[in-house]
Amino acid sequence: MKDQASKPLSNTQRAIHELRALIFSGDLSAGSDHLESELAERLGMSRTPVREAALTLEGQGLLEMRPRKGVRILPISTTDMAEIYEVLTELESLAAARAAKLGYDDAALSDLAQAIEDMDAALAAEELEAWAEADDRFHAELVRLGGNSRIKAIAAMMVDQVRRARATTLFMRPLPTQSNEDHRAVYEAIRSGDVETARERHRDHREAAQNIIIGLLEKHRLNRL
Amino acid sequence: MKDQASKPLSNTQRAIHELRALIFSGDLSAGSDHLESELAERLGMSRTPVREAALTLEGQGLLEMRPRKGVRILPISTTDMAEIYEVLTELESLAAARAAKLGYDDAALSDLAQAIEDMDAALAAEELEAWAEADDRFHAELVRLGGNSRIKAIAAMMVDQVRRARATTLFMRPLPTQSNEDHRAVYEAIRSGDVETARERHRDHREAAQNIIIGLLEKHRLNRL
DNA sequence: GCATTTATTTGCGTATGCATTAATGAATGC
DNA sequence: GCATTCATTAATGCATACGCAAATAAATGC
Repeated sequence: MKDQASKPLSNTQRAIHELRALIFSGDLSAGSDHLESELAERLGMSRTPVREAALTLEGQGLLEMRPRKGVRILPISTTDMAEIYEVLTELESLAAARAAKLGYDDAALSDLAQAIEDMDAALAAEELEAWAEADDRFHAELVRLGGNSRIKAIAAMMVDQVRRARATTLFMRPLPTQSNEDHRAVYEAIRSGDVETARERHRDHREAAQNIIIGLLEKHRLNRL
Repeated sequence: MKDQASKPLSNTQRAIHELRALIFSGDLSAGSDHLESELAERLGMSRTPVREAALTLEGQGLLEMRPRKGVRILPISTTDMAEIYEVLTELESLAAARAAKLGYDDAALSDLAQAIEDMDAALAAEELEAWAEADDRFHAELVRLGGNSRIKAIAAMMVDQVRRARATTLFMRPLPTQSNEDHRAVYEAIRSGDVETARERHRDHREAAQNIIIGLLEKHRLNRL
């Protein structure tokens, strides 16, 4: 097989990706502190690229650098979750409206349709991980179709911030059958160019999801994850 | 109480503040490239803190670090402006709605009221700079009252991104008398707890402002600033 | 002349070392 | 015993150095 001429990728970039992976996997757990030198050794590089990566991730709201205390992986509280979902609801609904207004044809909406199909399949097979992956894809694609690069970036950031928490909530919630119906309704609204329906259907969808998640967190007293 | 000693402030922090100042003042103009070593010399420090500052500012969307090309101050296109206003419209309207729902009393709204008064005074005296400053204050305070820290952070970021451009547009647009009426309407809606009115009045306000700005930019063919 | 190769320069990525200063523990006085 | 001061430790902030790759200039071939 021909080796892909992959760009050498700097240590700083590697550090960013590996730290993200460690955070999402829970290997660096929420609320934990880590010395720069620790992380550097762990990643097999010097402190410099680790610091640069940490600075970047701090800007993304994934961690916090506190002098003398080390790098702290930010935990997500119920309040944080509510804030994040509020932002996502608002910006994704706007993206849905914009997508509807832009009038995409079926071909342009194929990725969106595919994500929905995949969710249906995953749901039928009760494969929650696969469902979550397709759900991510649906939301990312929706935002992409909205055509506002800043909304895309902000939404991605917010999704990252709750990604860790989702591993916990995913298996606590009932099968998201309603969710799939919502997605389809949003898709249909976009497809038929119905701007306000797209916006409202998506808003309802996100608000419902938010209520379920927040409800679960409060019920199980999960205040920091 | 001991007299508070002003914290020594690290070079990285200084670099962040000074670079921001240089960008907003136009001293580092939109689209210009600057070597890390240049900037370091200019700020009287080594490359290390400059790089760290640049990384941070890159995360805020103010500049871009391109290997071998230097640090590039990001220009704002008409498209960017539209994107940013779209985000601001959406998130600030939400903040307005939330502020109305939270039911603040007059005392809690005093800063907001003050900003409005200041705008009126500045407008009467035709002091646009002072008006703009009070306008910033109004929007920042509104978002603060909304009580969602992420919305606050995102809005601040978006405002920063257009700050440079405003210096240009401020003197091109007609006196923003309508703007002041809008602010008052939003204030009243929040004060009387009228959630949907607060949201809609603010949305109208931002959309009107956006249309004026975008219109001006297109009319004057200002595609990069 | 023009294209292609080779040499040179330049800026960046990153390791390293050290001074500074906060945090920790030990020692001292009351 | 308890508080306070001092000594110790250790992590950070930052300057510095250097190899390497990209960009540019020079040289060579055609």
